[in-house]
Amino acid sequence: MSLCGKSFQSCRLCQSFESGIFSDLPEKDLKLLEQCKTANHYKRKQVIFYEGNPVVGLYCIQSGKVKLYKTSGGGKQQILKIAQEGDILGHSALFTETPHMATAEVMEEANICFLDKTRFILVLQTNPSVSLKLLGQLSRELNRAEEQVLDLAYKSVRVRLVEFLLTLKQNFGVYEQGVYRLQISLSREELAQAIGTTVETVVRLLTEFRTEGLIEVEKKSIAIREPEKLLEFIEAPY
Amino acid sequence: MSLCGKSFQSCRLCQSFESGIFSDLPEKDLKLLEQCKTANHYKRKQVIFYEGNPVVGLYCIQSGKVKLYKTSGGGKQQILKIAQEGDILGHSALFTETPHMATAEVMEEANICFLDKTRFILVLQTNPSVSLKLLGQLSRELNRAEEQVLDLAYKSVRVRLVEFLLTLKQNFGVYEQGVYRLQISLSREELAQAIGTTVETVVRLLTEFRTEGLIEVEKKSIAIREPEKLLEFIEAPY
DNA sequence: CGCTATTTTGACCACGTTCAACCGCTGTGG
DNA sequence: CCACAGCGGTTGAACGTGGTCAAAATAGCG
Repeated sequence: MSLCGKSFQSCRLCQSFESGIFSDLPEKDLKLLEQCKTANHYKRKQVIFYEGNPVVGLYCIQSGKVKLYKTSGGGKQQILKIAQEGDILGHSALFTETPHMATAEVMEEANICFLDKTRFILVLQTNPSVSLKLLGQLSRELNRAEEQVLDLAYKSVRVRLVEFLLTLKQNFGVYEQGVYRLQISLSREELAQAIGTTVETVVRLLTEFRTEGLIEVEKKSIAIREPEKLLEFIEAPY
Repeated sequence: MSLCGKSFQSCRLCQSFESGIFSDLPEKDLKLLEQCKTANHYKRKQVIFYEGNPVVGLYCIQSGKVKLYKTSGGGKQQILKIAQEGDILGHSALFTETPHMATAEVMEEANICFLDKTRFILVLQTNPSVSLKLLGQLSRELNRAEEQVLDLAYKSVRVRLVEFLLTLKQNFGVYEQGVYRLQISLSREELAQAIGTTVETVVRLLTEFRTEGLIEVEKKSIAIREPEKLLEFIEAPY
């Protein structure tokens, strides 16, 4: 269990290393990493860590999809991010003395590597380049969160849903038979939690978009017919 | 102008160093910093950098108050943070290849030190501890932004205003004559931009709080009479 | 096949925005 | 020195988006 082993590919081939924060790590440190990480398999609905849990290390997603969300006093949840292969989890609580700031729950079967906190910090201290990469990553996430603040403050629910559908197309869209099919299964509730509204409103807007011929909806599978027209939708009314 | 010089205190005494990211920098690196930074004076309404500007370095606030805000398509502004002495500015765009993600505008006369980008990154590369501090800082900011997302998504304007007033009390409140006077002057518009609402709504809520005896309002000066009662206000209705 | 969870639809209502007018203060030019 | 424009703040009235509640339809699941 403590080595990458059989069913899991080597770190070298993992997205987190190819394009991610470890990309230009020297060979010897890479070897060190490969030796001290553990790989786990998670099923749908499994929780990797809860908001409030103590922080024990860093998670790298090798495959699968994971949603990160915060829970408010009233029990409502706000989805902050949908992470997939190559993304890392838990990094934002590693450097504060605080527990995890959000819950990470698996949406699609996932293989996830775990790296011990102290070992990871050791790597950081000996490889400034990793720190810089991580600083860049956190900065981008901060920017994204601040953009979301702006959206919630000033944009209508309709516009927020359109924008969210388009980012889903960006991240999970596959072009087939004239439409961009979203290779991700989200419940209406999850859609609502992602854009900060209620289930009912999401349903109404989706049926509206569907009857306008902008999207196709079949159970949980959504496909985007006219990305340009969706865009027009949001340009007129700020 | 290129040295700390006369009117400005030494880096060693600055809040950014005492409790901030440079706190445990070795003596020699501290000296290096002191030599290559420049100190500037800014007046109210002056803009330190605009959203979209290229990033040239890091700013440390020695004194004064600075608001950080984003501007949306429709020209509306969302205040993300009110920074004061000891806070740093521009750090979140230093590690991405992107321009500044927000505008920094002076609210109260400020003395601000500037540190060249390449020199700062040099310091980072030679002092892992600074990187770790900065990672912690960015993480906390990310968490704060995500909390704000949660607030905007699920809390009423009334609750958001109460919470904002209480954080203002936290950061700028001085207890005198039985009230917590906020040592910061915000226009109604700025209050609105901070909590994501309109000027009119802010006015109405403030007069409501005032007639309830919870706060005192005299022009731009606000004082909080009953922080506990304000808290009660937001516990009942989620 | 029955039971629960999710989705959908409808009716209603409230919070908060929008628009408009007005007030008080300040700075500016005649 | 006053008139006036301009800006920030305040108030009122009307509207609309989107949330809430209830109930039916459908899907998912043991």
